[in-house]
Amino acid sequence: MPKTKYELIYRDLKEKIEADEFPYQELLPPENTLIQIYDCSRNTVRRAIGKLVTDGYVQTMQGKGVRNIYRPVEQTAFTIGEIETFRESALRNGQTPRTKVLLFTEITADASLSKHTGFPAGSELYYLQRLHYLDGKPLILNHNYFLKSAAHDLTPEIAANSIYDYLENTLHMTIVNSKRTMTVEKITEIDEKYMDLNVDDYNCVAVVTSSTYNSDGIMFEYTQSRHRPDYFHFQDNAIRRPAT
Amino acid sequence: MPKTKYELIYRDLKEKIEADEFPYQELLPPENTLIQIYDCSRNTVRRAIGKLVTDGYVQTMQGKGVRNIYRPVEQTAFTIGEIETFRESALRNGQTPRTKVLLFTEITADASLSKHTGFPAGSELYYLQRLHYLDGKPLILNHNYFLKSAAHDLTPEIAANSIYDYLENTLHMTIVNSKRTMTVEKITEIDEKYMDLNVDDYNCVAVVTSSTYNSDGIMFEYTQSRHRPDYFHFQDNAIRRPAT
DNA sequence: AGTAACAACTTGTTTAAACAATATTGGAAA
DNA sequence: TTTCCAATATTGTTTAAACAAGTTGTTACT
Repeated sequence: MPKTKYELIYRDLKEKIEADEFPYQELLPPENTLIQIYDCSRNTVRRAIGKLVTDGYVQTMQGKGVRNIYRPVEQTAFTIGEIETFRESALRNGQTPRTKVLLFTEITADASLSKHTGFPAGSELYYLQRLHYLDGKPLILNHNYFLKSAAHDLTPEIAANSIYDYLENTLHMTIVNSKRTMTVEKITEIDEKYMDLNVDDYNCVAVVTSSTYNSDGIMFEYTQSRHRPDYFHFQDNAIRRPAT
Repeated sequence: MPKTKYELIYRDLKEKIEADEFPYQELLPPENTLIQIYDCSRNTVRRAIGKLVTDGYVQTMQGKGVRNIYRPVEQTAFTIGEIETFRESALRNGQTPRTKVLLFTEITADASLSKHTGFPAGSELYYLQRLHYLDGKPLILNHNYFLKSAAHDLTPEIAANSIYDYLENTLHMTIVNSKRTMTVEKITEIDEKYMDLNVDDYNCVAVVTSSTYNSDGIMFEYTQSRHRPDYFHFQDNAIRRPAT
């Protein structure tokens, strides 16, 4: 449950928009009205509205008002701009997640791996291969590298559930941000074997590589997620900023 | 050129970070110092810093400071969270763009197209197929649908240059936001023919579909961009928000 | 009727101030 | 020396106020 006022207002407005309480393409109540409704200052409602803008739920128009442009979208596996674990996104979409640990080892980064992952050479790492199932279908093959010094005592049991849950709630690590890249790559034999794919059908997978940082500014994770192409679906809301 | 103070501060800090004037992993000057440097209020510097956070340039730590976590990245064709035209991203990366108009027609949306694009049935549309070259290589095949009533008098000549430039600078339309989806799809004969691809090599393309809105809240464009998989590269910075 | 000016309403930017929450540091006390 | 606490420094949240800028509707005048 949120503890800040603007977060409360943001969520309330978001729910109301999703519940169609404001007509599509119509204006939301003006700031002054929201100030009275939520008994807060103008800055606070503006902060909430700002989040709705980046979510693509509304657009603001100086001199006119705030227009609802939200359209319900088909359920999607991934959203951009936020870090969400496999479990979280599955549950959000009412699907059943399962994770199988294919490999759990400890390795030391050599020069080649260091260049590839960004970890300093000599770093002690956990290297995992995990297969994520959604409603019984194997959809994502993950290659995870975790810094041992940051992810103490990781076990295959934890890896089969939620590593982030362990990091956040047991080790009390604060995960801050993640730099991600999406590309399309040729399928490998491992992909083919585990994700039930056939080269004659699709010979590519969607690949998301991410470098994730904690609140100490340390990159503690490098992950390559290989997605079955027919189930890969990424969403984004982009904002045009006036030419400079 | 920016006209607001926070935008100036944001750009100045961004440039300094890119120019390595603040050491990687070290703290930026505290807010109070920046207030003096830029002769502004605390809110204004905080607004600038907030933008750097969403850019993934810095991370803020309550009680400690603001840490520089910027790492230069290889030049990339596309960034997430902002709308950028093909020309703009090419020029930003010092590459030479060229656009060839393969098809330029006018059509009326029937039920099927309406469902596909989101335009109301009966809408008068321009339908274009355009091929984007970068440094001589055909990389992106675009299927563009523009609302005729919003993109008056579009011509093949304009389409060969920049449609957005025409919309913004001639028609004075304000482009606001764009909802985008990324997927991987099977290659088509058209893809194969124009993008110089071979089914035996890659049999997929990366597909970005976008619905773009102007400041009147009207969806005036629906575009499907089909990218050569070996050159497709999308970047993102995601922020973890505390569990609710 | 048309238009020009004005008033009212809306969002955008900036400043100022107070208090909360977290982290670090230094000194006092054990 | 070690431990604990208080002071200090830093970012986070919220309020209040003023002015700027854009839109809309009304009024008054020609």
